[in-house]
Amino acid sequence: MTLPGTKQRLLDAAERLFADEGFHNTSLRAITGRANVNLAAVNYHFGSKEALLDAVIERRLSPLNAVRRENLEAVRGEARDAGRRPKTEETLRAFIDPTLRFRESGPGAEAFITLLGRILAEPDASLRELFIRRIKPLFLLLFQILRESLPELDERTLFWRLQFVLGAMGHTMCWAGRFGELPEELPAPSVTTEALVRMLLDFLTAGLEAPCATTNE
Amino acid sequence: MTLPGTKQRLLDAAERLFADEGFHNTSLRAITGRANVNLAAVNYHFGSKEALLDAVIERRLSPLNAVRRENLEAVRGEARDAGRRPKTEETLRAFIDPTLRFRESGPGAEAFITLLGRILAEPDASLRELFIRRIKPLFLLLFQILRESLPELDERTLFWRLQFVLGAMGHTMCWAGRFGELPEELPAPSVTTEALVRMLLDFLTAGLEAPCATTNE
DNA sequence: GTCTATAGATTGATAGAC
DNA sequence: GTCTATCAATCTATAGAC
Repeated sequence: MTLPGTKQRLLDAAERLFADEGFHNTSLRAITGRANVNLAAVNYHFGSKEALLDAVIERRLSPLNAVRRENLEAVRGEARDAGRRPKTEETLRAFIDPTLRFRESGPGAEAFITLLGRILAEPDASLRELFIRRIKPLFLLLFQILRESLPELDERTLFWRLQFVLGAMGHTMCWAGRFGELPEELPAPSVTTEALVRMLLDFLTAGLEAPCATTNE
Repeated sequence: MTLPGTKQRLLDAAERLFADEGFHNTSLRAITGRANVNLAAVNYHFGSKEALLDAVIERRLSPLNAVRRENLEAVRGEARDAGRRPKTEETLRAFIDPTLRFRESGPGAEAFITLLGRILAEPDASLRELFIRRIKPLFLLLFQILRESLPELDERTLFWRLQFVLGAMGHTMCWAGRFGELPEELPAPSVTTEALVRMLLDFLTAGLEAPCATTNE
């Protein structure tokens, strides 16, 4: 059990600041200041500010994706063994549950989940790419399994419905820990992760399984 | 029919650049350059960069919100006159249809819709506030009508489901015109606004009307 | 209203001593 | 690996001539 080294302290500080203030609105000085580290350390250890963001993403996304992949493969495997189609809800849960629970996996993890939620809407294409590159294979796997779950949906409809799923999820990831920043006249929306997952699954499963208007072209 | 003046050219240029590159990643020089206007014009006409963003939002959000409000009031009024509850789908359509169609209302309008979609996930709280302040009354109206539509949902569940709706919508607004930037191995997702609205309504109506797990606390 | 010129602060990145 | 010092570029904002 050693104290966190310079590299890890930089990752922690950057993770928090990128999530709270945004990449372009966070200076290297703010990061190194929060990390109690010399200004030059970022470029020494990571090479550039953007490479630091990449490392922030890599550090936590890699294990998170491993769990999600395992879960998805398990759902597919069990369905195959039983000679049935994977259920929409268990497919979704395999993906969503570890994601939202990840917030509780330690300090900084909630900041990371917020960061992920926000990067989906990131205007700077080169920053978005850092994330897309690392998530695309998993996204394709999810798409593939959902296609098995919902063979009556045409591909384009499924594609867009999956986008709706990602949008709802990303928004939730941005805001799960941050009420009441927004609402005053609204019901106190504090909620356990358990209940949030339940609500998301109910909503998204129903949306994905909704009857489809005749394929329009 | 006059040529667009300095002020309007600045709004047009800023709208596009804020949507494409992000607020903090867009310099006043980039804006005035694109607008073919002197650097000092921004501060003369608007006072600051942030006030320029505010004006960009105000210009188009004001009429868009007026239409959405009118539609929502009409849905509520018709339901009351007929002595029934407003239907979830027509409530959603009153809000969503004008929003997505707004993209086609002129050059720059698609950039604006992208900008709106992105600002939901904006990390900089003071920028988010510019938008929240202008959307909150409409959001409360939507919440209120949906509560009439779905009286069997507890308030907290409805609140979160409405967040899921906003997330899916915002994500769609970000990406509606931008495929295929993302996908290569995926079905060409080009789609008419008509079909997109149809798909969103099918998905979100089913999600909102999904049976609710017993109220958990 | 539009321009030039520039103040004044901050940025990401690097060179070189230790 | 860590530090100081600094470069060169960029930024928002403003003063003042026209």
